[in-house]
Formats: sequence, structure tokens, C-alpha cells
Amino acid sequence: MPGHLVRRFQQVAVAVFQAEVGAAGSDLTPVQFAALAAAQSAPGIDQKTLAGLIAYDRTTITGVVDRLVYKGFLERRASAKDRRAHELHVTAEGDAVLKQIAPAVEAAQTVMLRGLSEDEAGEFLRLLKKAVDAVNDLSRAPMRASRTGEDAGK
Amino acid sequence: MPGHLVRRFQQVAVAVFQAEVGAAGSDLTPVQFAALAAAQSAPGIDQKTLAGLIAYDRTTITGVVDRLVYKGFLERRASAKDRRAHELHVTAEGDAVLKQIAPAVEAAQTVMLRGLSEDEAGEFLRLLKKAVDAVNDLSRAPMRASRTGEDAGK
DNA sequence: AATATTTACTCAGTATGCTGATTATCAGTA
DNA sequence: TACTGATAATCAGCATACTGAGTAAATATT
Repeated sequence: MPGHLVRRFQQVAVAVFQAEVGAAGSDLTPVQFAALAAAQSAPGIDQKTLAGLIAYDRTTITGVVDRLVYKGFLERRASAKDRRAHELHVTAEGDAVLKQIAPAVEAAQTVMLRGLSEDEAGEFLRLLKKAVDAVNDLSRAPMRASRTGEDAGK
Repeated sequence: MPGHLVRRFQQVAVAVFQAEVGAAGSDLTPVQFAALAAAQSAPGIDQKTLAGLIAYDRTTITGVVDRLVYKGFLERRASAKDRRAHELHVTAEGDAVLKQIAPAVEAAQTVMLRGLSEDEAGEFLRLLKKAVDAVNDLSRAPMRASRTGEDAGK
């Protein structure tokens, strides 16, 4: 029942994240946090590349970005190079909220692994990463280091 | 980033399940499969207890049962003992589909762990179970062995 | 240059998951 | 018996995730 256990752990991980971040005064979801943090580390990134960085489906990211824009944490600008694409830029408010909740995000990761010793947690994360790497291409939204497409498999 | 990795693994696990089960001729989702299998092992179970067995939220299960009933795999009957509750019974079609996709469900679990050796997979599942057990009560839908409520913590 | 293909994004529809409110029923008590 | 609180299920609303289709713009081909 690995599938069931993983689903269960993911369920708890989301709840813990919301609790910790909520206590820090924000209602950012785990997915919104991941998207905002990724956009911060790559200013001007387009949605497709952002999706690849954090393994979102392309259709999911539209809604996530919508909500981050609505909350005032992210800006969509038309790209000069490619008028199909949107450049994403984190606003000052976005920077502020990321800074504000950083300790809560750290705390959440500690809480969700509280059943494991430090050694066990390290081994668990190592195996989890190895397992994920081996099946990365089996979902519609694989992880892509930075660029998508032709150079991804080279 | 344990949260991110777990989310990613869960994402792949669902995709692999759908692919394997789809190839076996069914469109049952992982959640629907879990609910149907649990109902089969406990005929006449009510929705609340079923939710506890597989750690679903009580509001989620309403929709899942709706869809299983619509597909003809599950029956809702009014309980004689408690007219608020519904007894769930797997139909003959439900039994048949569970039997039909059993090999595919097994196969999915092998595929999603293909990056790990047998020893690593065992250790991974051991740590995953341990981690989940330690945080079971941190989500709105904790796992409950069988009955809910007063005797759960005794 | 005109056409065909690919690509970035959006939208419609469906299935989880959650929060919070409501309804009907049960159980305990005045 | 009437009332109070607890409980099983449902419903409304929101946020992921997916499938598949559509749109506009870029790129490749003829």
C-alpha cells in the first residue's frame, strides 16, 4: 500500500503547512508558496518553465498564478520576446510574505517528520528522492530542471 | 523539501495507478478503489467508519460514494439501527471490477517503486509508515482502525 | 510569401480534499 | 415528555490536479 501511505502523508503535510503558515498570519497554500518561491528565484520566468521547475500541470498553474496575482503577490507582464508568454514577477508584497512565513515553512517540515530520528529522516528523504527521480516521466507534469522540451533529455 | 517530494510522488502514484488500471479496462480512481475495497472487506459499513478506515474527509466520501453508486459498484441502504446512517454494500459488479483490476493495482505499486531495490523499498515503506503514524492526528481526516470517537484513544 | 506545425496559455469539465453551515436523527437529561 | 447536546450525512464554496479542446502567436516548410 505505498500509494495509500503516500497519499496519507501528503494529506498531513498539507494540513501541517496550512497550520504553521496560518499561525504566521498568511493563508498561502503549499502550492502557492512553491510557485511564488520559484518565481522569486527566477524573475521574469514564464509559466511553462515555472511549471516544469515545480512539476505542476500547465493547466493547474494558470489558476495558481491567477490567485497569486489577485492577492497582489505576483505580476503577469506580456513578454516582449514572445507575445504568447507571460513574464512573472514577484511584487514587494510577495517578497514580504515569503520572508514573513519562511520560519513557518521550516517548522512545518520539522513537524511532518517528527516521527523519525534525524538519521531516519535523512534516509527517508534520500529514498524518496531516488524513487521520485526514477518515475519522473510517468506523470503529465514531469519536473524539468530549467528549460523544457528539446534539451531536457540530452 | 519533504513536502514537495511527497506531493510529487503522490502525483506520480496517481498517474501510474490510472495508467495500469485503465489498461485493465477500468476508470476507477485510486480513491474510488480504496473506498470500494474497504467497503468489500466490511459489508454494511457506514460512511463515517469507512472514512476513518482509509483516512478520508467525511465530506469527500459523500462524493466518492455518489460516483461509486452511479457506476453501479456500491449500494446505499438506510440503516435500520440509525436512520441518519447509510449502510454500504458492494454490488456484484463492484466485486467483479475489484477482481478484474487486482493485478493492475499490484503492478502499479511495483512501477511506482521501480527506482528502489527490494531492500530499499522495504526500508522506505517502513519509514513512511512510521512517519505517517506519528502525525496521524494532525489532519482533519485521521486514520481510525475501525470505530470512531470515544474508544479511539483508549 | 503562404501554409503547416508547434507552442504558451486559457477554458470547460470532472474528481479529490478541505472549511464551515445545515438537516435529520439519536441520546441524555430536566 | 420536552429540551439540549451530539452525531451521520449533505451541501455550498474554494483550491488543487487532471483530460481534452480552443486561441493566438511563433517557427518551420513549401
